[in-house]
Amino acid sequence: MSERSILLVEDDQNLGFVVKDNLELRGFHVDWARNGEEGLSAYKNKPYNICLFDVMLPQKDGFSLATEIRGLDRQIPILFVTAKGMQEDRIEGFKVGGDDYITKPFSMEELVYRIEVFLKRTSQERQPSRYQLGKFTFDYENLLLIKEEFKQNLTQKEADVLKYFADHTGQVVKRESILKAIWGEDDYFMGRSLDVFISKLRSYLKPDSAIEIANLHGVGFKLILNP
Amino acid sequence: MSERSILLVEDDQNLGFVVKDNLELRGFHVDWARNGEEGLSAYKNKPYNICLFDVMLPQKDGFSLATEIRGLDRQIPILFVTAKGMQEDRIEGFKVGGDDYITKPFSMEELVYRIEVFLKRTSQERQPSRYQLGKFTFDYENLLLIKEEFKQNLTQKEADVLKYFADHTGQVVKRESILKAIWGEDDYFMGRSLDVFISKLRSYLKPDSAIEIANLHGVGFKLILNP
DNA sequence: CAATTTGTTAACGACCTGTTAAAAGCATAT
DNA sequence: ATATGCTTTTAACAGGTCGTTAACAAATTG
Repeated sequence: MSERSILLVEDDQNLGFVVKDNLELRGFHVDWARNGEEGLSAYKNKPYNICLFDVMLPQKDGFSLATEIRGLDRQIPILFVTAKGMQEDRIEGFKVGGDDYITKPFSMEELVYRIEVFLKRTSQERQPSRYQLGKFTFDYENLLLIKEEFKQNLTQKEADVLKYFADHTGQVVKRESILKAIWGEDDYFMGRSLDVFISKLRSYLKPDSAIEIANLHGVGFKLILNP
Repeated sequence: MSERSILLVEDDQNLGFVVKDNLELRGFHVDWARNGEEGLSAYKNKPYNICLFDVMLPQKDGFSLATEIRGLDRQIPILFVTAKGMQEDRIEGFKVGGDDYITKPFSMEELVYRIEVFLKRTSQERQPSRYQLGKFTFDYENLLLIKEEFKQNLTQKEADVLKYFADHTGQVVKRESILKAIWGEDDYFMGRSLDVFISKLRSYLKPDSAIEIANLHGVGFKLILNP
């Protein structure tokens, strides 16, 4: 992933070309998908810093696509391209988690500015910290794992590990990745320590059989949320 | 002059942008000057509710600027942004009236909290700032913690700490956040001093078992009000 | 079946916290 | 100036917590 990579999903050939071309001129790396399906599989292939979705797309619209991508990464900032006159309420509903939108027609300067602001803001803003994990609500900031009446206090490190999984729900997470992200480096003992944490988290999550931290032997783990 | 207008003088492009953008997101009006001269002429142009000056500026530094602006308005509250490790005495010397300072690096939450407290303190419509904490009434202005017949006098700092908790009831408050908000910075001894205050506050609050200042090991504290 | 990886539990020890008391600051009155 | 009374910081020590490590059982792989 380059420093500033963008996933553009736009069905209009002309607008798509112009946007991609201009953003690349300004130093962004842009992958351009023509429809929602293509966008989703591109996203699964590699991560991006920001998504730029036209709301009006054939088949899978921008909002549906956004919902699915949110399932893969709760953090990723999404900038919607909307047509003028669209009902504000529908857009507002999507402004959760730092999403934003830009209305057609727009100038390149405007778009680039919005992207810059967006990237800066999201890079230093504390990310939303409530996760829904099956029947549990995981409140990272307050180190709480809540199921109905019952509150389980977490330690900082337990919360860090669980957050890492929650941010990568359904994805394979390599031991190495978690260790580097949370412990800072990766050696045998830290690996064993991680196993102790996984064990603890599993015991916390036991009350909901729909959640599972699955091991992939020799690789890492995967947080699975069954429907 | 809008209700909450801020003059920001900051030469660092990135920090300046981020601070301006974030404060605007939170409803402040921000004018951003890149150096002292620019700041001074902006100030002459229109009045502000609060000034936010980086101490280290090219040419005219934050203190000189402050001195000149004091010549125009002896009341205006000034919040200095200082680098860590700067000699306290130099800052102290410049702290006139209600001035204060914040040490880099700081989070937006910290900055906004400081500004809010600052504005509240200096604004005419001083709100009564009474809090209901279980069976206690906490009167911040008058430094009183009252339960039925019994009145406990608080010191200013005790009241500051308790107010910080009251403003964040039920939330995890990091040691670092309290220290930066109330002491100005965060070192080992200030941390221990905070512990002494917590201990004292706990003893004051003991008569009501529904209130608890809980410790989160290695993280901070949480004021819990049980129903 | 042997080698390696993972799951689980318990013990250790570093570090963090609670509490009390003494020292240092600080403002006011003497 | 010096004393006084109050607040805050520093010190000292007792306890507690949690991440790591160890130890062993169980699972996975080839």
